[in-house]
Amino acid sequence: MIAPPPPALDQWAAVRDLLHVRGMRWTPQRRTLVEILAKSDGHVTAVELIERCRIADPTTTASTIYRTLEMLEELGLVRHGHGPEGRQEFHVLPDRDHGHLHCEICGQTWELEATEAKGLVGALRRARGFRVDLSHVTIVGRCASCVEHNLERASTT
Amino acid sequence: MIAPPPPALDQWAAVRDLLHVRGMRWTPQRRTLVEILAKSDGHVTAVELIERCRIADPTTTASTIYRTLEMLEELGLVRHGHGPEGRQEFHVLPDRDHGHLHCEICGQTWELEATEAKGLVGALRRARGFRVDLSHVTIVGRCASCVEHNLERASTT
DNA sequence: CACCTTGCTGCAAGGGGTTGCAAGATAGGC
DNA sequence: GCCTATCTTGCAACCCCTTGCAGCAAGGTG
Repeated sequence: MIAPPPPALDQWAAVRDLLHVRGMRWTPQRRTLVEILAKSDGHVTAVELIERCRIADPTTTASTIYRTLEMLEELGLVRHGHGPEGRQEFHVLPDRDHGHLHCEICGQTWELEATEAKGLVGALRRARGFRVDLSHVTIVGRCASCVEHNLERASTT
Repeated sequence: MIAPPPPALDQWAAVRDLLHVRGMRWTPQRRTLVEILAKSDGHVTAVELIERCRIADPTTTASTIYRTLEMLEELGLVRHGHGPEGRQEFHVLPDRDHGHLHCEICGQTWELEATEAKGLVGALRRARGFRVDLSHVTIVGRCASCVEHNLERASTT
């Protein structure tokens, strides 16, 4: 009841050591991205990250960001999924495993908790031995409010 | 017990009339793509379609194919989804609504029948009023055989 | 059959994302 | 503090896909 769980910041501070242990290097570019990520919550697209990094350092190049994100994913610090248009989205420090719900009319996105998907995940595991990677799942459809207002499918899907 | 259901071909033959009715035109480029689609089963990527069309007509351009596919989707003759890499995949003549299961290790894809997803679809509808568009869903994970052989996540995700 | 309206095509350019490679920088050893 | 092995970066090029636009052609009309 006394000590709160260690703040996420600690995990980011430890990134440098995580890299060192593996013989990887701590470069200004990586530091910039890690700092941006530490300030980000929830979901960010790769393009957003590139833009934010360019504010901190205008010389930022996209390929470096993509490669660094890939590396951070291997360390388990971020997790990427594909949004409705197939664009990459990153979840920072994915503590709870979750998927996404996306409305194809209004474009909003919600998190899909593991408990909600439990049925499907369990069924696929039992019936096919298939292990679902929830963080990679985006369920597309129409949200309650768009259904209610009887909005039709927009141009983009 | 006598008459089999009308072959899919009939639907393709009718495309021309479908277009006429809407004041749209029946062009050689559209005819080529429709012929290719009539010969295709299951899932095809956009790139595959472009390649096949170029065999029939080397002057085929990608933008025309993408625009024609979009049009055919509005007519309900194809349906597109996003594969694991975010690339577009098309289902031809989607009679049964289904999603996809994709193994991130071996890259294989299976169909996810509506019955299997019923639980999730129903739960989301009850809890959130969210109507799932199954054809747009790709569930990523590891298939039984890859789990069994203890294969680790490959480079690509 | 020639004409005209309007939908369609092809091009070129741009955006998101990936990759090969040569040049550059980290960090360990001396 | 310098040197070097090797990991990273930045560049350029490429792939998939989308879009604006000018010119073309389908197909209805007289």
